[in-house]
Amino acid sequence: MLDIKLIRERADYVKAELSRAGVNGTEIDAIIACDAERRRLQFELDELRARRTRESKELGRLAPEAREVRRAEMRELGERITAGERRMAEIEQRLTDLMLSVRNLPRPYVPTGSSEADNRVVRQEGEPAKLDFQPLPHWELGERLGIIDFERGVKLSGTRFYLLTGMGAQLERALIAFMLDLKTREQSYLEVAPPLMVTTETATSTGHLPKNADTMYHDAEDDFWFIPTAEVPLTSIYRGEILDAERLPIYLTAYTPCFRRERMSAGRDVRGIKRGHQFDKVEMVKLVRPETSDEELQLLVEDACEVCRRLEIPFRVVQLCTGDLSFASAATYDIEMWAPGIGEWLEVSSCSNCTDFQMRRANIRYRPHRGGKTEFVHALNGSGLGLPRTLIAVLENYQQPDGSVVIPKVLRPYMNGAELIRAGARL
RNA sequence: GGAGAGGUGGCCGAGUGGUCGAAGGCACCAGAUUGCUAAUCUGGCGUACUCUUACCGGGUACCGAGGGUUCGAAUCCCUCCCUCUCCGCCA
Repeated sequence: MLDIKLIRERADYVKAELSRAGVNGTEIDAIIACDAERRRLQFELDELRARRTRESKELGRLAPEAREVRRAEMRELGERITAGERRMAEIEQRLTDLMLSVRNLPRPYVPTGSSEADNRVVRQEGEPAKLDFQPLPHWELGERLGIIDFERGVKLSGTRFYLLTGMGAQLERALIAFMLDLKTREQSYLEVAPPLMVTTETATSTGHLPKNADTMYHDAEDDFWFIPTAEVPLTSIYRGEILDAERLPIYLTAYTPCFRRERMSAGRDVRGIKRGHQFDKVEMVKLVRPETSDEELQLLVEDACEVCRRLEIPFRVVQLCTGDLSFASAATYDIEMWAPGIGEWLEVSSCSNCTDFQMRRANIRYRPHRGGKTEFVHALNGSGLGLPRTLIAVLENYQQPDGSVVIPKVLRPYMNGAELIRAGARL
């Protein structure tokens, strides 16, 4: 949610920044009108209520027979207040709906653009290896090695599901353990194992609801939402709380499965494990002081890059343009690993500074100065990393001419010292 | 799932339908006092919106959530949520 005061006082600026992200400002005009109406009514109601309180107290002191006369007019006053409150509730609902529908403003340094095509590669580390054989895509490697089973995944759950088995499942588990150890032991994140199903309120805090309801799985019976990313529960942990300034910055990490409809990408990436309805991810979330959030974003990107670096896989960092930013994000850097089998740079992480956008929805604040006013903190999130795609990159970069796959050195301690995956026991 | 008890400020805890934003205590902050520590005394000590706005000050809302009764609700009624105890069931 944006700051209503900012919209009220600097509407032109807000509209200009929204238009950089490809959003027109009609909602802003509606918000301004609604807000003015709300304030007018609020003032009116406050006065009526003040009068009621005052006169009710007097009424209580009157002699019983004198009360009856006043009671009639007081009843009428009460009815006016009730009517005003009903109207107020409507207006507030309308205003809230409007406010929830407006995306975050991009940070000033984010390049203006309309689509993915305007994103900028800001740096690259490592060069794609020159192979003297034709690299296979991971789905072929996976099936030959007997570590990915697509057919049975479809049998069990339909399209976009698969099973990892044997060394494939172990490799993923090793990646998870390796990432979490790096996050918690070296990068000072606190590990959390959060709920995977959350309430409507929680999913609204992060901006996933109401706008992206159709991208999430929902249990109608009990009104649970299956998390599309651990960002949802992690960012909402402190909802409604005022944090001690000394506790900031807060760094959290979590390994969780994630669930996504992927209706928007129907037909895209249907082969392999790049885009499933369910996938595992290690996520990082930071809650920080506002003035540090841009710097914290750089550090967050660096924390994600370190995973790629230790896996010794070439990667690059891409700065998203305004038009490619997600709803809640004010600035985003994607990290892409090279995948020679499918011949593309694979998005394995997306690191965003969501500024105070989610914190205002979640009402998470801190007190910058002792005895001073509260302020919203800033929230950031980033993958560290998404597992299926990291798995793709490992399989495709470490494949050998004979179809076997060398296990990256950092993962070997997590796999009983094994160095190579070759065809073995299968389902 | 059944039965019962309960949800009040950072915490504990009082609260006959009106003078309750809410006693009291703890914690915390400031000042006073005091060889140090501690103790004692005095004052302060929720959030948000709003009026005046430099300051002081004022108004309104919030006592789990939402409805209702009433001139007036933390207090009465209804629905829901949550916590605790007992029983049942279960990974």
